[in-house]
Amino acid sequence: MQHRTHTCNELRLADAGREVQLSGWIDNIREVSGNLAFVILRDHYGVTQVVAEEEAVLNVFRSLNKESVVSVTGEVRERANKNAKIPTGDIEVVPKKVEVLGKCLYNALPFQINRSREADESLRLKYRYLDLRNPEVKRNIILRCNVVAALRQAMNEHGFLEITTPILTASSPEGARDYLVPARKHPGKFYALPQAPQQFKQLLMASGFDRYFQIAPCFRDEDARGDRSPGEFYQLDMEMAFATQEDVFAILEDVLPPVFAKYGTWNVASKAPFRRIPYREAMEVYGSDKPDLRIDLTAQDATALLGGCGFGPFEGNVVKAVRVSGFTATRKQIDQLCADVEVVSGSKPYWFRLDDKGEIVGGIAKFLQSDREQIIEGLGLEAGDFVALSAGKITAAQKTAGVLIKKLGELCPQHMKKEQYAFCWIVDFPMYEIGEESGELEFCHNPFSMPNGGLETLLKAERGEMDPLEIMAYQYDLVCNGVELSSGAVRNHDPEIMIKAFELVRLGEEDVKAKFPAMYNAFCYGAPPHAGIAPGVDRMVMLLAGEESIREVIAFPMNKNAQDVMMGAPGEVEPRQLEELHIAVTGLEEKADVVNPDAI
RNA sequence: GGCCCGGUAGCUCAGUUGGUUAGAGCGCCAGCCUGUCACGCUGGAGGUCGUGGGUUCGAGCCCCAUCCGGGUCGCCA
Repeated sequence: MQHRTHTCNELRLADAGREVQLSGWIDNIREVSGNLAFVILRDHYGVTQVVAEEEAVLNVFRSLNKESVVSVTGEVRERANKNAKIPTGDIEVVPKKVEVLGKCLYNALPFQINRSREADESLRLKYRYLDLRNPEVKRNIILRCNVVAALRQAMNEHGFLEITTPILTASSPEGARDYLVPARKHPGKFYALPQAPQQFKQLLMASGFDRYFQIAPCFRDEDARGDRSPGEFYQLDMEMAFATQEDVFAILEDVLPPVFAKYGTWNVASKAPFRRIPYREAMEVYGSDKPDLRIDLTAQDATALLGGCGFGPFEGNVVKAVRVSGFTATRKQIDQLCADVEVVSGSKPYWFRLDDKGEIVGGIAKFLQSDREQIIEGLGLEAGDFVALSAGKITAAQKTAGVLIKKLGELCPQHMKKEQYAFCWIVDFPMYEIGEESGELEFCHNPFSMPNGGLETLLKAERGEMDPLEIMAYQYDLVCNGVELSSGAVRNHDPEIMIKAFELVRLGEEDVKAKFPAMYNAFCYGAPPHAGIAPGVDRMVMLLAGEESIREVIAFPMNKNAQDVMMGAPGEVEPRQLEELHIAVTGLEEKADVVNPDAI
């Protein structure tokens, strides 16, 4: 039995007179009199108007709830009143036969389909299959398919092979929290879902593959954010042998802009090569390692100028200043800005203003009068400028300045060209840092990155000829519009350098072998220098769709608490299943009192 | 885990210093309407104000506890 001859977005005036069959969901029924009703039929492709004039046909539609699925067979007819808003607006279908394919049993839906985006998110996720019927919601998922297809094609054209890597693998000792899977055949042992195919792709390079990529699922058991899906997400994971940092940059600078240009909401403002900003410069000038270059505001160091002005919070601290022209906010708006910034950054910002006569007024003005001339000259101020200030230990002062820049950019259209994509690379990340808890030297990012200068640099640090904190790594981030799209690195493929890198943080060969046995062993059999990167697919699609929440570009996202309320995951399992897996669940009873007081 | 915001009709929300029978829009149901297209008009149903305590003559509103949702910080090699 045939289900349809055409989709609901297909018929035009030229089709008038044809006998057709359409199938889809009843989007709406408008009964305009006792013997005339307009039925809007909707499928994946669009909508078509069906007109019910015969009593028998009318009665079929009257008996159905909206969102029922029907198949309509009848003649295409030119409409008396056309609707220019829809592609099929010139015609309508007059049914001879209406077949009910799938009844909607409820006349009250959890939300109205065409307004589902207004509904509470948990309700949308519980009834995601209804939410996705909304063309506006579905559009993002279609966009995602197109973007993924375009990325695949571009990578293929650049000579990359798509190779899938295991989902059930070994737990990694560093990084995020793992998702664990009990191993039935190995009591007490666990697989882990990969946080990224990091080690596998490096092993592929050691295996002699030259250019690898994968649209790779990654699993990390960490808390969610607006731009971070809980549990799982996808990366365009790639790795290249015999490649430098610049080789990796060149690939993405070639692959991404056309995809952004074709599928994005805005124009691509960045031309290859994208701007490279050393990490320390980014922190110093933008107060962030993911600067939004659409904002033309920067922070300058004002420690020398303002540190001794007598204002308490500035004493003995680093002071950063953000100069903003044309910011004419009221006192109330400024207070709100400061409160917002404090909530996000954790420290309180300050401010003053240069009035039309060039006098320092407002905020902390009274502390600045004696050094007025130097301050105006030193900060390069002009009459009417607003100056936002942050103070604290260097990282806190930078971070607060970064939040100020971001918020001021949002408030000042003249300082932010919102509708474009601005890319940059953040390069020269430090290899090591002093751990906040341990107070000792630790890896800053991942231990797989090649230190800038290789073995020689590490040896210098070991001999005390240079500060290990000054060692940079060939580690880089790709940033677009203040969103960190990707991290990558030139990898450390040399066992000797790897051991030395570990020795600087009081580990050694045994630790390398214990933590990364496969990779270490593989590198001992001859490995090529290699480098790679892994742009986040969800985040790219989010930017392209212009969405604020990553959940809008995922077909079936989990909620903030990493639950799938539609499927009921995570859920309890049968005792028999646990038994097979040698798992005993304990420690739930004391919690039960808290969860359900009625149970006592 | 900390902090911020929220939870009132199927959905989105309003609800004044605490004071009659808790409202609106949309949706739903019924009736009317021969060209609608976010159809229109008339009428109707629909509420444990998240939950449990407390203060009060009286609580949607105030207090305490707790659950749930979102944002954010921690976290995310």
